[in-house]
Amino acid sequence: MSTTYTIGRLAKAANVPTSTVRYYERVGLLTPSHRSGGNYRIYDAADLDRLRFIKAAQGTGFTLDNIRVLMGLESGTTHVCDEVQDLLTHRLADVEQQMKDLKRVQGVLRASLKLCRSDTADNRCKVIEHLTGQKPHEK
Amino acid sequence: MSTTYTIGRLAKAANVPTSTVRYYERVGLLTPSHRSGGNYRIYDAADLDRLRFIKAAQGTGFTLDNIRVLMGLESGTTHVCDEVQDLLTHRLADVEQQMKDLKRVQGVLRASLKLCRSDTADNRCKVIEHLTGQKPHEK
DNA sequence: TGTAACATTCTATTTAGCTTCAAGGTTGTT
DNA sequence: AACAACCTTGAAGCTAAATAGAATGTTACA
Repeated sequence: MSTTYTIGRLAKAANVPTSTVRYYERVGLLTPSHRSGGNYRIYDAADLDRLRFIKAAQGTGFTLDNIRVLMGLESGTTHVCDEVQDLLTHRLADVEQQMKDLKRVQGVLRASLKLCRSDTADNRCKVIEHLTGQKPHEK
Repeated sequence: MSTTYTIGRLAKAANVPTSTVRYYERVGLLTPSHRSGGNYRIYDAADLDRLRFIKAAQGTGFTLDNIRVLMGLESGTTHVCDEVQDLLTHRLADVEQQMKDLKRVQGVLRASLKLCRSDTADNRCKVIEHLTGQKPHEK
């Protein structure tokens, strides 16, 4: 007989709180395959996989809405694969933009820190002045 | 006589909606220096600087709470400069971690896209399987 | 003086992704 | 049988950062 999990054990296996698992069910991301006699949620290995997928996808910056698409739960959408490709492409572009932005931010912060440490005689905070000059990066 | 701004003009100068400016006031980040006879908020050049600073700092990933500290508005904190340094250091570390994470994500996404495009005979989506194997990056 | 654009206050709503609570019912171990 | 540890539901609350709406007052300009 195959491995099954109550919510607590599933949660522990995927390293998330049970409240989160219930939440995912609420938003239609992860429905337990069975219920026990006492109405406990019973999950199986595939459910654990799904939960892990959710977490992994989230880790790459997808939103839960994205993930719903990725998992093909948007019934009515026939061209799931096209959509998946679309999501991936967009997400990749986002990630690349973010990397650029972060590089700039890194430069600003480093420069600011230098100023901060050179903070000697006068009591003005040059950091503030320095940061004020920066353009916000667009989102 | 020096330049002053009503909320609309200030907002335009800093390229934010007026609602946001009012919000910042509500959370104690930016109080107009004066009021007109008709009770309009009147801002001056320093206020514009402050608003720009808020946006710039936000652009580098600081939260509004962080920014309150950066601006030294946390009265009671005597060692503002130490706190500022602290914030900068932490933020820099965060940024550098994020850059690492993004690099990994970029790799994953690229690989996934490749799989997606190689999607030939069988109808399974290899992308899902691929992503499932990924570790979530910790936050 | 008309009127359009702009301003005021206050309250409520939004988004995403959960977390917490109350009041109970179930399971597993001793 | 006792008891802790686990589970159930539904609703409410939370965080961050705004955004929107209603009802009304002010200012600038032709």
